[in-house]
Amino acid sequence: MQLTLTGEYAIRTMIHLASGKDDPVFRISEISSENKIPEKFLRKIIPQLCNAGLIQSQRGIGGGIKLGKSAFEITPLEIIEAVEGEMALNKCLIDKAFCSDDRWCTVHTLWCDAQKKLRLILSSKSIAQLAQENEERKKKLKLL
Amino acid sequence: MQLTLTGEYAIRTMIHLASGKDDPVFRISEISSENKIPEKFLRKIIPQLCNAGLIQSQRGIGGGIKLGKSAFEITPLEIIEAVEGEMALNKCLIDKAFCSDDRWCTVHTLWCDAQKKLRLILSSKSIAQLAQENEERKKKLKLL
DNA sequence: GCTAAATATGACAAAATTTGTCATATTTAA
DNA sequence: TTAAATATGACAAATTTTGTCATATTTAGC
Repeated sequence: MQLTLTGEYAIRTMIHLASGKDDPVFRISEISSENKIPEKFLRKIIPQLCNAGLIQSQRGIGGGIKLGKSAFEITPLEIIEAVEGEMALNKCLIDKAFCSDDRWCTVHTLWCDAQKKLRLILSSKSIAQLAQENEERKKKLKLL
Repeated sequence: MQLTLTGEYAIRTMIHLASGKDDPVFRISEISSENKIPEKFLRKIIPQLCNAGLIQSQRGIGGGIKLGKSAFEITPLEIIEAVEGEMALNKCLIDKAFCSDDRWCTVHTLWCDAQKKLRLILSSKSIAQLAQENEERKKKLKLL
């Protein structure tokens, strides 16, 4: 019942991208080292973010990755589902073979409720907001 | 981001126990076959439910397992945490080494919120209620 | 006390998933 | 043409999940 590192790394990466002004292009190696993400691993996650349209990549000299759309239109839920697939708190919510019709899952509605609430919360903030909160927090830490 | 089968099996078992009148003792083999749970696997889960006080076991002839306290006082959350450990939606909520102080997790508060809501929902019903809903559903299915 | 019926327990093992590495290919600016 | 960057697919280690097995222990009833 936990986010995988893949999802965590994807979110860190997206917030990193959202922290720059005017959508600059960042090198993967830089994102990797600054966010403590194994580089080779990150390079495998990035194509998934590209396919979901969350980022754009550019090869060659001066290349790198940047946001694929406005940071105000991207939510953590989107990022998670782009790299981990559809979120499902219980198998019965995603695998129909798991809930047979004659013995329908006992706590199905409970899981449905929980899942809806969770999705709502994880899409209640944009990464633009999160990136900004992050900056403010960093400033405070420096003042202390 | 999903319940394990261990948790699912534990919930099925508890609802099975809560469905009987007057807290009867059920044999593990019976619970196993009626709920499609591999028997050997279930036998490994049961001690955890015992340790948490959710059930009581009785060896020997006429033995088996039964509820350890009132079905009205047992929630799905309790059952899940008894067999899967404390629920944590993200590593940063449980592993302090994962969130260093100088670079505090960007989405920590978001995960905190989500987790609180989830725990609330998963403890909003007792297995007594769930067992009853289950019985009513079975009746309806027979009528159709 | 003996026996049969039940659970307890710990070691072992298969399977799946997560987490990562590596070599090679491709694209692009200069 | 070259150097700098990402793309991609095969491979592999580590961990977790899922399950099995053999043996021990407890208990009711004879």
